[in-house]
Amino acid sequence: MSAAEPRASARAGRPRANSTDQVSSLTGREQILDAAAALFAELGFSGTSTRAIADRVGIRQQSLYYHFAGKDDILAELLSDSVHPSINFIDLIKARVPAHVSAAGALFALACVDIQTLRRARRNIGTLYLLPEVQEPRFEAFRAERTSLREAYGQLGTAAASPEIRPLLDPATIGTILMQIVEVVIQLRRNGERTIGDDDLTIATTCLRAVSLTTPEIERAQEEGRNLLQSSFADTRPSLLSRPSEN
Amino acid sequence: MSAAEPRASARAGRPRANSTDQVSSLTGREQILDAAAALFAELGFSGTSTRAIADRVGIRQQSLYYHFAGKDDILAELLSDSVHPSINFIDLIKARVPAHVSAAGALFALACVDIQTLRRARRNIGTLYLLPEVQEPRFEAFRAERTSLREAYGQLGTAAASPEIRPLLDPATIGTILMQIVEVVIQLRRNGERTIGDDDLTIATTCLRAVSLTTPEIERAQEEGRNLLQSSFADTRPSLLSRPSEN
DNA sequence: ATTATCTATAGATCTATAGATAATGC
DNA sequence: ATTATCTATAGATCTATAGATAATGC
Repeated sequence: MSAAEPRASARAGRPRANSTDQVSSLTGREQILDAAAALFAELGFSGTSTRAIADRVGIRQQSLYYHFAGKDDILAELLSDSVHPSINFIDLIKARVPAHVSAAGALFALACVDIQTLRRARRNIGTLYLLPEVQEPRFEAFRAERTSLREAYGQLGTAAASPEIRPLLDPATIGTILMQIVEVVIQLRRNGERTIGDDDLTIATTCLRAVSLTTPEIERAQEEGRNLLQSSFADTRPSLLSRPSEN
Repeated sequence: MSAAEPRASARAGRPRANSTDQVSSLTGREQILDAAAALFAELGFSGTSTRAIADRVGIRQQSLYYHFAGKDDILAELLSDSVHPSINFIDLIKARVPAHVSAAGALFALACVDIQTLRRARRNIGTLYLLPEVQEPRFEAFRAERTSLREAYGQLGTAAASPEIRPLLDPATIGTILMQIVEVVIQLRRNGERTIGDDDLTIATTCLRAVSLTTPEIERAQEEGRNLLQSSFADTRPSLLSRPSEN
């Protein structure tokens, strides 16, 4: 229960055989998660052997089992990490819509949070939900969290849509469309394009266009969304989505 | 070189050990492709063993190697099949834009073709490009075809966008966004939602909204797009995207 | 003769368990 | 004493090659 020290060089436990003197700031457990995330994204889940993960970390294959019961557990933890920021933000939003912020503003803010999370996540962790193995029953808990995220997008999107087109929209479809737009950032990272920098703003704005908002409505929603973000993350994260003129 | 007969019951070659008398209308090769597509989509590429494919077909594991040099070759052929309809349609479009049809109309038509292809493809074959293994060098040829498809979307999308926002848009980003919207149909299939039926129209229309078209512009583009589709596929495929009033 | 299967099998993995060992923590 | 590794190894796969066999085609 003592404060988490900025980890010292020497740690308990038998030293690694391959001792490169490279002192990592991460725990062994975190090193495994990082290595596994990179390999899962590149080679797939089944395509990544426990040996490959261990080799990248610099430990023996069998040592993984001290930290995790199996490969499944590593992926489960990575998946969980990949949705939690968004899930938390949704709880916060639900308390404020529509009293303190419009659905459109909230949608823009949520899109920004997701885009940032996906953009900054170590090792493109956001791709992991695309692994076919995630459809298997053992990852049901993660899929349920993702479904609730999709429903939130669907609700905000439907509420934000202009009244004429609202009756045409199915919330489940809209939720899927909006999440899919946000996840463009994954594809851009994967394709390794140089980032224009305004891409994130373009993507978040496209969410508003997708629900048929007009240009003045879009500008209002962006303003509201930025305010919501600032009040939510005032101290914790410097916003990459601040207005261009402010930079 | 004789005409392809509607395959008869008896074929050359040693009979299968597991002879269920179930006469398939598909060749052994096609049966393998179908089985592999289903398994790759469900379990991933590395997660699917050659034995699993063979079991589903009803042959011995080793018999696969008569038809394919290896698992890679099966996936390569499936990937190739998954992009070719779109690539062909793009060639057709390029000859008609902008002389005979507007960029917006062509974009709508291309989206419709892709949506239909993904919707109807056996075994959700459209998901296969998401397999992490596809990023590996051996599937470079497929990725190049996909890049050219993305560029076509980017060009049409940029050309279709309203002039005020056009300078804000990077064609590569727009291309990625538009393809990602079209591929919502993959997610809807994967999530197994009941299909509202208008989903396909909603998705194709969202592509037009994403490039900031107004409602009257959208209606014009849809009309143009439908005409282009009818003249292109008059005899070959009954359009599921015909106007609701026509049904 | 050709085709499409079969059986037999080599050799390379891959996951996971059991128990030993070499550090730090107290 | 606790922690985090190590070594040794079992047992289950998995891919691919070699060569035999049972149909149809001519």
